[in-house]
This record gives sequence, C-alpha cells and structure tokens, in this order.
Amino acid sequence: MVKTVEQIATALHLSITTIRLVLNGKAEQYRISAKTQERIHNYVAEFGYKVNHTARSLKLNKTDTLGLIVPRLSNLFFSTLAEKLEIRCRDAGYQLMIGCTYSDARHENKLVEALLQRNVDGLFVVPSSLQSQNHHAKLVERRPLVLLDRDFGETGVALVVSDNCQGAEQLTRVMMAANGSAPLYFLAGDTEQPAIKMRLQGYRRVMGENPGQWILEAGHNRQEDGSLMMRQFFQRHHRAPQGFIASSLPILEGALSVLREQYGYIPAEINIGTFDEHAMLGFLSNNVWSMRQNEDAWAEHAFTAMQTALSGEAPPSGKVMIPMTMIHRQRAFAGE
Amino acid sequence: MVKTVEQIATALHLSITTIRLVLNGKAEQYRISAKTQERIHNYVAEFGYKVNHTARSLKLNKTDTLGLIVPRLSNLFFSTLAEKLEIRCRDAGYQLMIGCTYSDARHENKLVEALLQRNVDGLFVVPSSLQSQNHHAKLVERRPLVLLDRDFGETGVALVVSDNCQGAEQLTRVMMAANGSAPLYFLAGDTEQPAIKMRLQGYRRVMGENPGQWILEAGHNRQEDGSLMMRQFFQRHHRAPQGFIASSLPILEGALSVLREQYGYIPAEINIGTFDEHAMLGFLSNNVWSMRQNEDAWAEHAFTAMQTALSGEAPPSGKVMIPMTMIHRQRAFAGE
DNA sequence: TTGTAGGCGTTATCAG
DNA sequence: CTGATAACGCCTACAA
Repeated sequence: MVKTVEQIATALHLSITTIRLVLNGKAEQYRISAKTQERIHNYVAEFGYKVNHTARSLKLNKTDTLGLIVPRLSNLFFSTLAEKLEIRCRDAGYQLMIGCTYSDARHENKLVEALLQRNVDGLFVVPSSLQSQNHHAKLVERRPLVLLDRDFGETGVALVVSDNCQGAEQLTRVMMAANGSAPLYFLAGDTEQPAIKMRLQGYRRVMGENPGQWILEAGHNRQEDGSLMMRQFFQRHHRAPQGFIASSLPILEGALSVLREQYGYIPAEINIGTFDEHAMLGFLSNNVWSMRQNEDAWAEHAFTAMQTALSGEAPPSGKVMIPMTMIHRQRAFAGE
Repeated sequence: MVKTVEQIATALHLSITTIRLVLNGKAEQYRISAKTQERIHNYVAEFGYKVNHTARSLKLNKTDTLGLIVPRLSNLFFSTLAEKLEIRCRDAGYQLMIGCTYSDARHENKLVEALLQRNVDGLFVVPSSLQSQNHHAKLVERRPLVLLDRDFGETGVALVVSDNCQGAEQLTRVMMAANGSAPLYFLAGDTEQPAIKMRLQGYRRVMGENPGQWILEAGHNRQEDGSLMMRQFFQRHHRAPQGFIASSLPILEGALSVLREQYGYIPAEINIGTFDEHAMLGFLSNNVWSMRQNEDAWAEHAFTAMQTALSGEAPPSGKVMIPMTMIHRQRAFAGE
C-alpha cells in the first residue's frame, strides 16, 4: 500500500520536512546525508508514495491538468487527436480532461467554464465559431489557450491547423487528371466552417474560373447533409457524378448511402475523393483518394505551443500549418 | 470579469460568510434578508462568480471528477462510449478524465495511479487483464470502481458488458441460414479477452459439435491479426470463405484487405458478419450483418452504478448485461 | 539536518 | 443575520 509523507516519516524516524526535501529534489540544496536519501528512496521504491495532489494544487496554483475541447469524440479524427494528445500530455506529467461539445456553442461555453473552475493549467479548444472563440479568449485570461483545427481569424493566440488549402489543391489536381473531361464535383458541408472553407478554396483555386456550378453546399457537416446534397444532385442530373470530392467523412457516408439507394450498389467507376483517412475506405471498390491529417504532428505542435506558454515565456501565438498526406486506393476490378 | 467571494463581499460591504451562505443556498436556513439576497444575486448575475474548485476539493475531499480508462480512443466503440459517458457525467456535475492504455498493462497501472493521485471520486475502467483488474481493485480502496466491457470474473465490483454470447448466437443463427450449406467461419482475435471469448462461445453454441476447424485465432485484436488469419485461410483453402464472422472491426478490416490483395476486389457474394456497427460498413457491396452495442445504455448503466456507489449506499456490485442489436445490410447487386 | 509557522480558498462550527 | 476561526495537506521560509 502506498504511503503518505507522514507515514514515511514515522516509519523511518525522520522528520516530515526531511522526507519532503528529498522527495522534492531539494536534497542537495539542504545537504541531506546520502544514507538518509538512500533510506528514503528505498522505502519509496518498495511502498510507493502518495501525494495529495489537491492540496498541492491549492498551494502552487496549478493542477498539472490540461483541458481539451472537441466537437465530437466519435469523429475518428478528433478521437485520434485526443488519444495522441493525451499520451503526449501524460508523458509530460499532465492529465487531460476531455470534453465534447456536439458542436453546440452553449455546451462549449459551459464546458470552458467548467474546466476553468477546475483550474486546468491550459486549454486546447476546437472552437465552433468566432463568437465562442472570443468568448473563451476572454475567460481564460492568464491561462494559455491553444486553438485547434479552425482558423476563424481575429486572434493572437496559438493555432494548429492542417494545410487544408494545399491539401485540397493536391487532391483536386490528381483527381482532375483521373477524371478526364468529366466535371469534378465538390460536396461541401458547412462552408462557414474554416477548415471546410479552406478545402473549398483549394478546390476553386485549381478549378479556375467558374466551378460554382460544380459545388454543392449544405448547412452542416453531418451524414444527413451528405445525403441531402447527393439527392439534390440526382434531382438535377438524374445520374451519379463521374467524380466528386467530399469535404469530410460524414458527408461521404451520406452521399454514398444515397448512391446505394438509387442504384442498389455504389458504382465502382465513380472517382471518390475525401478528407480524413479511414481504413474502411478500403471497403469501396472505387478509385479513392483520401487526404490524411497527421495527428501525431498535431499533438506534438499543440503540446509544445502549450508548453512554452506554460513555461511563462512568450504568450502563445502563431499559426502552425501541418501538411496533409494523400492516400490512394486503386479501383478494384471485380472479375467474378 | 468573474469575481471571487471575497471581491463580492467587499464590493457589497457584506461579510464573506453572508455571501457564501446565499451562494451555497443556505440563505433561507440562516434567514438572510430578501434584499441582501437580491443584491448578491444581482451582482453575481452581472459579474459572475468563480469558486476555487481546488480549495473546495481539499476541504471536502472530493473533486467532482471521475476517471475513465479505455484501451484506445481511436476505436469507435470506446470513443462513442466516452462521449456518451462524458455528457452523462457532466449533466450530473462531474467532469471526466479520460485516459487511454494502448492495451498495455503498465500504461494502465500508471494511469490508475495518476488518476487516483488526482483524487478522482470514482473510476470507470476497461481492464486489460485479470491481473490489472485486481491491481486496480486493490488501489482504489475506498473509491468506487466500475468495470466495463470485460468480465474477467473474480470480482464483486460493478460491471457493465454487452451480452456478447446472446449477440453471437443471434448473428450466427441468421448467417447460417443465409450461408446455406457452406461453412461459416469465425475469425477470432485474442480469445483470452472475455468479450471475444463470449462471442466465440455464442458461435460455438449454435454451431454445435465440432466447429473447431472453422475457427481461426490470433493473439490480438488488431488489423494485422485479421490479415494474418485471412492469409492463413488462403494458404489452406486457396480461396475465400463463403461466409465468416469477424470478432471485431479491426479484424474485419484486416481480413478484407487480404481479400482485396488476393482478388483485386472484395467478392460481393461473401457473407460478412461483424461485431460493432459502423456507417462505413455500407461501403461494402456484400451482405453484411453487424451487432451494434448500445452505448447509450452502457453510459446510463455505468453512471447509475457509479452514482449509487458515490452516494455511499451499497458498494457497487453486480453485472449488467446489455443486449446487442443486429443490423443487416442487403447485398448490393452491381448491374453495370 | 530538522522543526515550526504561515498561508493557499473553502467549508463548518460556534459565538456574537 | 453576521463575523471569526479551525481545519483540509502541502510548500516554503526561517529558526534552531
């Protein structure tokens, strides 16, 4: 059973102060004898040592805890990011409190408050809007804030995003080549959301003058919005697109479910592009290009930004852009 | 800017005690005058009020924080569960600290210790082995512990699991009917893992006497283990199975990737069964049956178990079995 | 080397 | 109704 400082002191017939001194690494400074240190360390090695983290937090005004706020954990990108970030933080002695907003601004604000009341040392947030972003910036006051995934602008704080524009350009270019003369459509979800906006921008940039007619929009980025857009497409064209890009996985899921409704299957000759990578994209027989976001790099950059801020140096600021990686799955020919 | 109790007291020329009394809802009990309450509430409504949760925790010896330990967050089942549980806890005033073990017992033990040092009021754990489960049971001592997903036995504590055995029976029965006289294989991952073991048991129960020849095993439940088993199958039979059940999604992903390697596509006539539901299963053209686990019910049961334990009544105990739901996707016929 | 005292912000108790 | 005060356990000076 693990021991408290007091128990160690009595067991070893030493003073509490002495125990604390060596346990807090001030042994040399206070010239504690080597044998005493030995004894203490041996004892701790055997039984363990339990600090009351709460009391410590009260005194030192830091909790060694960080907060992470994401829209949804059930989104693979965010859950992977959370996983990587949690490990990275833990390795550095921080625990992560993860909260999830369901993309609801009120949830989000409540969550920020709840975490701040618990005295988290810093906050990672995927903001849902400019308003809420500013709301947080106000609240956190002297605690570091690192924004993730969405650049709403108007902020001096640290920000980590994927290079969505570049990624979209690359994806569009490659798919254009594969798609031949047929139009390459873009099924965008919520075009107000900065990441989506950037993806659309990259697409536009490559498509040139007037790709507006090839862009479909929906208010949100959910599966049902993907279905909606593909249904719209069918109403207009009475057939499936030769090639299209989905602005995110849920959009793709929705769009493909409509194709399946219409045809009874997903026509394998359609060229499919999407953002975010998932092993199950391999279940499709189509040519599939996916733009993977590098969660490891995200976690690393986000954490270092947080760390420099925590160390009290510069206030965290500056945008980090992380390149995306293209993954291509060749069309699978069913030879029966 | 939010105010501390002290700031409010000085601003309103009242005593700190008075402020606390009304803020903590003891106004009536101590017969604070209505106008004083008014003044305080108005002030708080305007400026807000910030408690120091840390000091409160020190005094009350509770942190209003719960811990959740899962193998991986990037696994959709666990991330969905985490999401539901987090919301459920938050609604009840608890924050959730989520940690992730990568199925590594050492990680897991460290994590339990870290959370306990932070004085979480209770712990939800998906244990990776009987040893670690017992290890935790020792450590938590007087904190409630609720075990999830895996029944290693030998425990009196609360436990929430899916009814894997019943689910497997149902799945096997339905697939048998669809599969005709062809053998229905079972690609199991780590058969030591209780959830997998139960699934296998349900399968065996329906298959009767000697299905051993139709069961493949691997040491773990990762994608590469799925690949391994399907490769073994090919070495033996030089063709794909007519129908098979994967013990979990990663296994399925691995198995199908091998089929794609072998054939260049995933033969649509194969009947596929799997545990855990995912929208992307709709990307397959095959007949697909998936057994969905009901995360809402999990979160609800796990939380109520925790809550009764926290309220100090009975020590948490007893197993809750949550039924699975079968989802069937019809084979999609490609008419080209 | 070791002991002691003050204070972190809250709650609970007791005395006005 | 209101004010004062003792814990909660830890850290840090400072004294011995």
